[in-house]
Amino acid sequence: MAAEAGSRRQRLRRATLQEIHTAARSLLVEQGSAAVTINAVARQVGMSGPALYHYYAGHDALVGAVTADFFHELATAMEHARDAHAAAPVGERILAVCRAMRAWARTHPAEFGWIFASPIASPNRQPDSDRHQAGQRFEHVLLDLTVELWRTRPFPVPEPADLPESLREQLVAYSAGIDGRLPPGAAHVFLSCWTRLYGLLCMEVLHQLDFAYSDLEPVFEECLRDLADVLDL
Amino acid sequence: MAAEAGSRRQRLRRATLQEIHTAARSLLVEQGSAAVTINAVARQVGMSGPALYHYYAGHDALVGAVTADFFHELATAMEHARDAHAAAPVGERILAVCRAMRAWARTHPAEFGWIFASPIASPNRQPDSDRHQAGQRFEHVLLDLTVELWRTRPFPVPEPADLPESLREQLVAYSAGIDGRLPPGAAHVFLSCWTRLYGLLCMEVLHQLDFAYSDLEPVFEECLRDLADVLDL
DNA sequence: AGACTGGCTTAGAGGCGATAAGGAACCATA
DNA sequence: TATGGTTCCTTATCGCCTCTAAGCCAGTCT
Repeated sequence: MAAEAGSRRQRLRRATLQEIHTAARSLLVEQGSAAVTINAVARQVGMSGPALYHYYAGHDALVGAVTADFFHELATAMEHARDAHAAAPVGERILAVCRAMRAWARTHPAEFGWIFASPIASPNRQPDSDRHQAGQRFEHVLLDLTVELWRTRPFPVPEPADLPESLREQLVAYSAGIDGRLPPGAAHVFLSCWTRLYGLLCMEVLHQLDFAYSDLEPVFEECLRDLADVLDL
Repeated sequence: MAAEAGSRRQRLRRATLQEIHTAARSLLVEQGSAAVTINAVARQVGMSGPALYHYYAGHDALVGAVTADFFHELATAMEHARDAHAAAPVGERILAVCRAMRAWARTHPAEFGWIFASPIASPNRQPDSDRHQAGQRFEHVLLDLTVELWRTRPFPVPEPADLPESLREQLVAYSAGIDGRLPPGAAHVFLSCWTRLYGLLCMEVLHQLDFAYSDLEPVFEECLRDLADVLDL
């Protein structure tokens, strides 16, 4: 809560940054991602044009900062769902977090779509950016729960020998990247679940399933049942 | 092959349209989707600016036409894979078509990403557009094969009574939309498979899995094994 | 008091989508 | 063959965009 630290100038600057983010978000929600321009945001904040360059290096930087905000908010929503069921078994917490993820996506469709539809265009994303760190925080909510599940109630995993070699190598690398908290086989199960879950949400938000479904809630619940099956919940 | 029909003017117009599409595509591939602007395309074609408005009503129309091209090319690639295995059992044809889909996506990443990353932003897409029809053609390749599989070698489907009511209603509507060629239960299996397959490809192309995988080929093959399992191939 | 810094302004270059107005080639028909 | 309509293309222009440059002004530091 020591949010008001720093000199007067720093406090003012933080307030302005906050205002910029709010303006950008309202433009996104009300008029779509194309409306989030430097000029429009500045206009909404009350300063004119180039002043925004004192806060962000350019349009891309602003977009990245706002995206990081969204990732943090989504991660927070998921963490809240997790902590609201702190006493429940890990499996229930995982399901609650998944539902919270979709709930946030449904209540904030513009923001959720923005997260990967808007900035995906850019090819090489530097790994030290705010956006990247925020994305990692988001990803780690479910990863951490899966680690806990793995430690307390291990789920069935494929024999590493049954996996094709190229896949095994990638899984070993990923396992090392998360400090070995999941062995390659368990990492494979986790990534499969993640891919199905996130992929389904991705397609829902990008309206790739509108040709068949008008409400994906039961589809999502069925997906969760599949995951519960795989994770032996 | 009667591609040269029509008056001289019509032929010239078709040639120019072709040239416009090629220019737009090369801009997309070489410089990214943001580079596909009316002015840049016109410049590349050799005419200047507003001349393009004699061919397309605006930027959106051009984007839509190019997208339709991509859908047609992808659908053609899948149909070729299907017809190359015309003698094989349906199951093998389905797998061949899925692999052809990913192969096209891998050899044309910019185009495949463009298909749903670029034009998804637009909210209401009129259902009679070229783009929409081309997308339908693409979707129908696998749908038709699934229908054939269902007729010749029906796969296990859930009891309709086991499905939640809201899902059942949507499936009934979708089944009617495809002229009942698949009953709701079979449609559900088909849509599940489609969602997993297309969702995986979507995430691969949008680089949502780069944090874990560098080469998704074995992951895709495992997904295909799952589908073969579900479809009882 | 003076110098520095940060926050802001306007001016402007260059590119974008889109419209308007007009010239030139083509084509059909009286 | 002359005339008029259609088609293709041009330049000019508007308003918006990103981003840079130059400069003003008020707090802040020494």
